Amino acid sequence: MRRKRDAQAEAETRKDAPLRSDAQRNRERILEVALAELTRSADAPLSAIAKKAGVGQGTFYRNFPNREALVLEVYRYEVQQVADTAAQLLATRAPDRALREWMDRLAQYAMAKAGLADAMRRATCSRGSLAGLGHAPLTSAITLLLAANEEAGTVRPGVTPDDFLLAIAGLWQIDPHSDWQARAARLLDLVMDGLRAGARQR
Amino acid sequence: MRRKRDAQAEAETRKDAPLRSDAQRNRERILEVALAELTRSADAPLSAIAKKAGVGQGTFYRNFPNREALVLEVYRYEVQQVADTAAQLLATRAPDRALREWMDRLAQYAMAKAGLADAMRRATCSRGSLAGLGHAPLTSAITLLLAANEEAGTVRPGVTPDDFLLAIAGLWQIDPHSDWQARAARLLDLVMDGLRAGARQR
DNA sequence: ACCTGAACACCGTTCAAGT
DNA sequence: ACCTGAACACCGTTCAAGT
Repeated sequence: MRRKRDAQAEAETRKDAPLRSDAQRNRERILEVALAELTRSADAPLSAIAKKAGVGQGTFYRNFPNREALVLEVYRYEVQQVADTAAQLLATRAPDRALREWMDRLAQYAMAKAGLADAMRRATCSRGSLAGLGHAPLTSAITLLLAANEEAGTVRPGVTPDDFLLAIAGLWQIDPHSDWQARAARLLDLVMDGLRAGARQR
Repeated sequence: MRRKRDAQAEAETRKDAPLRSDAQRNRERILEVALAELTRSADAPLSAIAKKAGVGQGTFYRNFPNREALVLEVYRYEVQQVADTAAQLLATRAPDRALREWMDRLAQYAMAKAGLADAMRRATCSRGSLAGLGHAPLTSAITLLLAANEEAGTVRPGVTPDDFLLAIAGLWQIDPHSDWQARAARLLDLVMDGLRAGARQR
């Protein structure tokens, strides 16, 4: 008896249960449209996204129970793309060059997807530190970069990914219009100096 | 003729035109309630604020044409309070101690008014860099602090208030629950190190 | 000159009815 | 099992009617 109920519960919450192919297509279309719309405007109406994706409201809510869930999924996927470039940079450059170039790419990303980042902040800010969840994919990339630099003596020991993320938080506050390149560069220079302070190598 | 029209236009847009005393009271009550409600929850309904302040919807909108206007006014007043403490700190401490303690106070403020800060971000993020407007009162305080430190050789020359604000942007991203004290301290230490790098005195 | 509150528009979310 | 779209709830904003 107990077994049967457990099995049922498991089947119900199974994330990788195969979706019917039309459902699968719907989900992908929603994500695709959502990326475009949210990037353009952080407060794009969900109803507009559903309509552009060619699905009913109900279908939309079947896939994403609320705005937060949708934004989180879109955001995480995009952030993952940037995170994945860290390993490649580390393989082809000196650790401190790799770190700095990775940050530049992150800045470029933050500017290109400013609308999406705003949507992320708004969807999550209300419920405490859910913002952290969006950055989760970045953490392992940052860990990699920091470890390499620490070993090379170009960053002081003991800096955590959390420290790093807080230090570069200003990136997401820069207006994508105006001269964001200069402002971002000055911020990142300052952060690099802060990270270097107290390192072996000077 | 021309004169008359100009005079009329001036009178209409005059900011310091004396308000009728009941209107004045209404405005103050709205601000008072808004501070309390927005601090508690960033998305407090405006209608609830109007009701708690004991005014009709129309009166509310006569004073604040939209959510943004209200949030901006509340936020700026509160931020001003912190900004004003900079001069006093500079008069009683060494420049670098004053700078650091001022940042600590800013952190305390950011945590206490986290809801208000969220409201500010949401109201402004949509329209580009309006966020800058909210921080305007901080700029002069920061200019003062940076100048004193530059002269004392404890901060490298050329750092602008904008650089500084971007560097500490992480403060507003820290969750007021959990151990914000530790996280804020680590961030501010890092920023101080970054500011010191390249200064005369080491 | 200023206030009130009903009315309107818009958006997120739900749900009964379909296939 | 999944979809649709009308219906509902909620909130921001406006405006005709009052004092």
